[in-house]
Amino acid sequence: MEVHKSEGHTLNQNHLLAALPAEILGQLSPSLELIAMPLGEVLYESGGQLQHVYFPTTAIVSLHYIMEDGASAEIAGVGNEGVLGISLFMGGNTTPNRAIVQTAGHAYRLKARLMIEEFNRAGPMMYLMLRYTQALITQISQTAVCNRYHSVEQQLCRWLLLTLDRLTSDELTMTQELIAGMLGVRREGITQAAGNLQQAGLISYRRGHITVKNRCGLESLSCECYKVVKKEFHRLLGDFQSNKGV
Amino acid sequence: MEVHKSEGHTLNQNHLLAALPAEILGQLSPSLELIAMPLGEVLYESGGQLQHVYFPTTAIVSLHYIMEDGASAEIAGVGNEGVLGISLFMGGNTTPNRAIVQTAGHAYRLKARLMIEEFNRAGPMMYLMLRYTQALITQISQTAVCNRYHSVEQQLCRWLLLTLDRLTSDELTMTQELIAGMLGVRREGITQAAGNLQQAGLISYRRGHITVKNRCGLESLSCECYKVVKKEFHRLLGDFQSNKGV
DNA sequence: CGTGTTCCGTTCGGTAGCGCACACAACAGC
DNA sequence: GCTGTTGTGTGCGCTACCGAACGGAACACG
Repeated sequence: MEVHKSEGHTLNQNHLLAALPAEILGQLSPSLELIAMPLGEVLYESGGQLQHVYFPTTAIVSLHYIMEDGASAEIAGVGNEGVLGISLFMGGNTTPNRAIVQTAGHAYRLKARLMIEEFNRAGPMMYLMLRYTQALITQISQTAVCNRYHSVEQQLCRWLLLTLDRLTSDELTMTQELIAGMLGVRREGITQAAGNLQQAGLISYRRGHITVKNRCGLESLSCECYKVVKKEFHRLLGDFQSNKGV
Repeated sequence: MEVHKSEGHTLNQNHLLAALPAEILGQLSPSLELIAMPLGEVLYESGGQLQHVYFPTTAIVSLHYIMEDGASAEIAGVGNEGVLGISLFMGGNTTPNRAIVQTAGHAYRLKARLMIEEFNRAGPMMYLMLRYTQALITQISQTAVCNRYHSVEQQLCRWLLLTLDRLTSDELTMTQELIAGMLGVRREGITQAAGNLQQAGLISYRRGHITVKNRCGLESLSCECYKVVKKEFHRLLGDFQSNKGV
């Protein structure tokens, strides 16, 4: 994992860091290392001890639950709106999840010890982390009901929208196989659903690159889950969250 | 909602209260009201403001997500191992969930203001609540993957076991219709699955009363989700949690 | 320019769960 | 006892999704 200091990256590309009072951010900034995150890198293994928390800027990380038989499914995604490693301050120091980089990019990381110290001051950092954690709970809950009730196509729309909100461009680098892995469905199911969306003119794709052409169209085909999550993030974390959708 | 003071109920029937230092519990105890919770009572409506937190003793409460079209599914259950109203101290003061009494019984409740005050001391209460919240996150995550991958029969086993762990008896008062509502499946699916379990001699039931006859049998037919949740609760909340299963 | 790999499209049979409809059984109330 | 209500058993067609297999297209690389 390559470590280097800023080159066009700024701390407040991450919305949580941006929401911290300047004073606290100033104190922490010398300890915030900018690191590159290549696609597929595993940040945390299920049950592993956490050494750092990560504040993504351009990277997107996926939280997966891995089953005994090896099957897996995404339970939530974390991008520039969030932070990875909440179990550190929640007290468990580990979760039964795997965190894996879904879109290559960068993140700032902070040593576990420093995070805990700041959290334990019971000041703005703590309140911010707790609010984020609640938003994450909403996202996970939504995943649960979405898995039960919604079609692959609806879920694909939801997933595309959530991912899009964390990017600056309209194109995402992602094979159907990978998306299938995220949603916990067959690759063929994604081929089918993505084919429909393409035919409807909402997206276009070629070998691992998906371009969203009609965002609103996706929103209308998506299940309600997308906008519920979006709304709740906005409610809890306020105006510094992306307002692209909804 | 009937309010009365103890009659055979004790504070430490709730495992979280029991885990608090005697000093803190002593301070709070005058403010902890014992209340009866009838089946079907709605403690929190989705989006509603929280007036109290609830520490169940014999009652079991189900957290449901309600969809726009009225469909719903349980995302987690809360019994004597937990507390209701975490969004109060997480900062949101509300969640997009409904809390509904699934098994009639009692709970101690505490005024929201008092809970927040104690939480903000950043002492044992806070750390306990945060650890519980992490365990709850695990439970919700598990619901998400369980919804994706496991059969109705497996889910029924999981659900029965989790409910059983919160009761003192082997019998639960619960119609197939209600269980179906919890799991977000058809009533006929439960009839089918329960029929299988009965035929296998693991349970027996008659019109709204299910008796578990072979707990281990259920565990072996259940998906891994049950024991993962159980294990994580035990890891995070220690020995004062029930050790019935696993 | 050819070759290999990665990614995508399509087919086919199998099945779990859905929606609906209806019949029957148990229990509660009068 | 009769009656209405509430819970449970069953059947039937339907659809979405799964599992596996295979063919072909796009791109990367030497």
